[in-house]
Amino acid sequence: MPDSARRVTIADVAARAGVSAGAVSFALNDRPGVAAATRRRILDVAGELGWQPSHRARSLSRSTSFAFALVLARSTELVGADPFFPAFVAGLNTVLVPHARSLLFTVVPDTTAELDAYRRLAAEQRVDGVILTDLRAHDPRPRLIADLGLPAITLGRPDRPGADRRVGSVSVDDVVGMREVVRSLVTAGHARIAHVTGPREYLHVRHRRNAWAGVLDAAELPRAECLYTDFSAGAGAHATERLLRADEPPTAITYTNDVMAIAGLAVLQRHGLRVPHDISITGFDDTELAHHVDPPLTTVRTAVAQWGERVAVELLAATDGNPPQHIDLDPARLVVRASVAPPPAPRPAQKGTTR
Amino acid sequence: MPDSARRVTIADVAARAGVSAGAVSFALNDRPGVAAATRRRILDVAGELGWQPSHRARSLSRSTSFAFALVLARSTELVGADPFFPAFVAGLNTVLVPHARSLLFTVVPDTTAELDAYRRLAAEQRVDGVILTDLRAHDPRPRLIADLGLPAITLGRPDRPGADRRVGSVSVDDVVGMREVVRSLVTAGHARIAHVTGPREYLHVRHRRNAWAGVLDAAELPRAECLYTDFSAGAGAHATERLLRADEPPTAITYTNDVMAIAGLAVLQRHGLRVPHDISITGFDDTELAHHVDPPLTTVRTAVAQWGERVAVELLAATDGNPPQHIDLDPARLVVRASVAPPPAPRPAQKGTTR
DNA sequence: TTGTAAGCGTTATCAG
DNA sequence: CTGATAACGCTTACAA
Repeated sequence: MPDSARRVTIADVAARAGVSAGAVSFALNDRPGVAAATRRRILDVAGELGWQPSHRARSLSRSTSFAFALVLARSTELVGADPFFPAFVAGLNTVLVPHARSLLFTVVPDTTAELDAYRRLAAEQRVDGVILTDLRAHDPRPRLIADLGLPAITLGRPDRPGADRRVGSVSVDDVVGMREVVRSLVTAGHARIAHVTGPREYLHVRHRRNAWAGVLDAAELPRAECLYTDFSAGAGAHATERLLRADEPPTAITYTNDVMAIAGLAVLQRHGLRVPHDISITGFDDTELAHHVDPPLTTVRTAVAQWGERVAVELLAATDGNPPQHIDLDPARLVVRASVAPPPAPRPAQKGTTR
Repeated sequence: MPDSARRVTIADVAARAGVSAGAVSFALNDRPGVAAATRRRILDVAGELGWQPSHRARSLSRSTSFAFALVLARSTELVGADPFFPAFVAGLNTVLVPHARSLLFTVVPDTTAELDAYRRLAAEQRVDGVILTDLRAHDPRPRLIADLGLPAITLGRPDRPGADRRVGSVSVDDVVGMREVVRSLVTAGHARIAHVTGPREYLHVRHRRNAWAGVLDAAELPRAECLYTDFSAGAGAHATERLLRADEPPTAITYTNDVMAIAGLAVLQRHGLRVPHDISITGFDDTELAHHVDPPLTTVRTAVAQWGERVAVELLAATDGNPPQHIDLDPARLVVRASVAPPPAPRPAQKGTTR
């Protein structure tokens, strides 16, 4: 049947069932105030007529969008490198779909455009809440979102806790995993452990860097170099080259994602170094490829889909007016594979900083 | 200012400007029928009052959602492996955002759920059009979408052309790139060229497989094995193992994506084979990591973001009632790097099929 | 050129 | 418990 056939509305159902539109609305949203028999009849008629709720009309009268926004600020070059989002979105959907909520997904080139996107989304009232990822130090977004009157859930806890009334968070502690990584390296006997990470403004970059530094300090080991990059494979390769050029190259490198670790691995191989015999490396994320490089990467696993699920749950709760929560999920944990081994025998004469 | 302040509506603007709501609407949508001076005044007042259009109200009265849907059927395990979508979505957005359209992005576990998602989206009239990816043979989706009364743009041309009135397509011919890959291998002297690809129901899997077979036939070379997998790194590794176990293993392997090629590379290395000296491999997609493995992967590049842009343009055109077009963008092209070389010297006695 | 009024399809209020 | 009636905020014939 072509779309010339007008949409069947609540009025049609009402007419056919011999009741008022209001009654139909009550029956359809199974709300008290309509006799059981009447309700049955209304429901039957609605089914017969093939009535479907109109999202648009509902939105207008309920002042609700039944949608949430996820906006991502990524340069075009970097956007494909991150395997996090599709999995995260899949997790979100497992709870959004049953609750008849949609996800507006936007990718913009930079953070300025990201803020603009939120402003527009709020001005047009296109969404009921927002998901904030890639938290940075002094991040302006939680405040902006709160000012715009929208609830938000951040991935990880912002550094200005409590400042913004309607902003909750769901966190997966990556410090635990990072510590496990560095400790496993220390235990294996490494004394020069470098860290290759992302831009320093990201909170999780800092957390992991601090975890790395903390374990080294506790073990009374010197901090080898910490290189800040842009998360890309190219940057991972570049950082690795640079580490190798040092007077005393590290015997182990911890990368803050698998992509950089894999790129780093290639550089090491090209330099004739065998992993893990000559040098150990670790990744982060536990992407599928991490299993399937040679050697398989020791890395840190985050339950991405579950993270998405919980974020969706909290967002739903927030739009119900519940006070924002700060949830901690199970921490990211070490996944031991084959890219870590004891360091090669130390060079003969060399006054190390190891005690 | 808290959200207690009621939203400023068109009526407020009208009152303040001393005109009717209708006039304001006309002025705001710069449509003829309102004097220049009046229009100015209305616009000024609207600016003063900080009026913002209400998407909900506009949606209802215009019977338009100002949104498109992209729904992805991917198992949780596979969803992260594909670097295509974030880049594609970024491309879509560069044209959707200026046109005030949003993208509803959904990831569902399988194709049944995907069809349900379209039905719901259409029933609720949540979107004005749909983007269809991963076209399969006898794909039920173009028909379904057409029956649901929605326009759609497919990525690549469906195999039942013209069957569905409002379905257009935007294609990037991957056959050209695939042919270039195989020809470069043939030119290098390879005579046993295998192909590792995805599930056979995908159209592009068939196209590429046929391109591979076609070049081999034209060169009067035997077709080595063609292995159908699920696109994953694990499957790529597994397929590679299997190819190596053959009586006469291939001297070159063409993978249908970079991820499988990288996983395959690791398997080859683990077997002590040097790429490209002992065996040549090629990928597809030209992901960032492809540059950064050792050796860098010869692959095929698709302009993903441009693809997204054009799809958005066509979708917009389709919702304007323009007849569906079938657009061909520039084909995917070979990117030569270092994973291809002539095959190792042929084993002494062996009657090759090369003429 | 401008104003009026009727949609768009629900939900919510408030007398009966 | 029921059923008019008025929002919700904008668009758009149709009059004036």
